[in-house]
Amino acid sequence: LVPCRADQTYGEVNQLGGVFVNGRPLPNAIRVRIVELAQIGIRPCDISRQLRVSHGCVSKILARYNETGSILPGAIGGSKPRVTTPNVVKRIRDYKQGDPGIFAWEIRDRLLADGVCDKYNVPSVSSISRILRNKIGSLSQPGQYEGGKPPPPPPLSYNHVYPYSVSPPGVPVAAGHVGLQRAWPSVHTVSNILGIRAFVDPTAITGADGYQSKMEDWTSVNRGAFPSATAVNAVEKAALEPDIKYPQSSSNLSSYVQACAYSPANQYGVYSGPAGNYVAAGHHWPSQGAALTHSHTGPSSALHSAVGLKGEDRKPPSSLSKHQHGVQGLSLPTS
DNA sequence: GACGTAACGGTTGAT
DNA sequence: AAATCAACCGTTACG
Repeated sequence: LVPCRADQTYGEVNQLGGVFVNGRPLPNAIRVRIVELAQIGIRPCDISRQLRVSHGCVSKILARYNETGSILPGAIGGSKPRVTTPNVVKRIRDYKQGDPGIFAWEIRDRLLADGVCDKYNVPSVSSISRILRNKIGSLSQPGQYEGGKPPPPPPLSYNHVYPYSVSPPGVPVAAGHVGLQRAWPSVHTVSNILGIRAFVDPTAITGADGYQSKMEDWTSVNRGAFPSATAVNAVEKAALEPDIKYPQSSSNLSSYVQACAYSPANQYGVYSGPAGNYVAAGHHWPSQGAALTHSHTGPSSALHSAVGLKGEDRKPPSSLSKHQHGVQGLSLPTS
């Protein structure tokens, strides 16, 4: 509601007293906790109250998690990759030149038959018609891009990247989110569980106000609040940007990791751990990266993968690991 | 009281 | 460089 703007933080306060930034995703750390709490049997309504996140949001995050295995928010902004890549346009032109009387639907079929496109990225008949009309029509000189702009950066086939094209048939993939796996790290979980207490009782850490407990994450939103001095190590550095810049992105775990990684910013170590393991979704289109999988062998591996790739990774999400978690989820700490 | 969901006002990023 | 568009966001309110 009220745009409260305390010196270092900004955001609004919801009915539960929680802080949020309108239009922006909840910090990953909180998302993780929502899932964690649910995993240990806390009811959504209680999670909502404890974390001061609207029940609608809790519901949404849990639903998504159950469906995709990802705790990450979807990719915000941007556009879907164009299906009419230069290569496709070129092929269309070739077909047209080879057979001036060819119909758009025939071109479409040929694109599929020739493997230029697959059913997921083949241009619609109307798109093909438009291309014929606008780009090919009379002129047929190569190298012509829409709007006369310079050739886009190698539009390398989105084929590899487009999630839809890679998902195994039959496996419903929520738009843009690919499964990920979650291996709930026992060790980290412990710390999280411990953290819960503090979180639940904000006053324990922040004093009367309590909002603070949520604010911590907003540091990601507010660079000013960042203790640059503390975030020294490379990992954090690397992680930093991503969360700020691509909070939702994910294609790199870093964003995720980051939320936890820089806990130095937040004085509580509450969110420290699990990060990498909860992984990720990717930017819808291009990234398929979503699948991440972070091998969760250990934090380090997670970090690894996290840091390196940006919106892309190398392999198809192969199977979303989504179901593997169905079983039981986190195994809590036993230790 | 729980919770799923649509409306709403917002941000983001590609075009 | 600015505008447009379509994606997603979390909160709110309703059922």
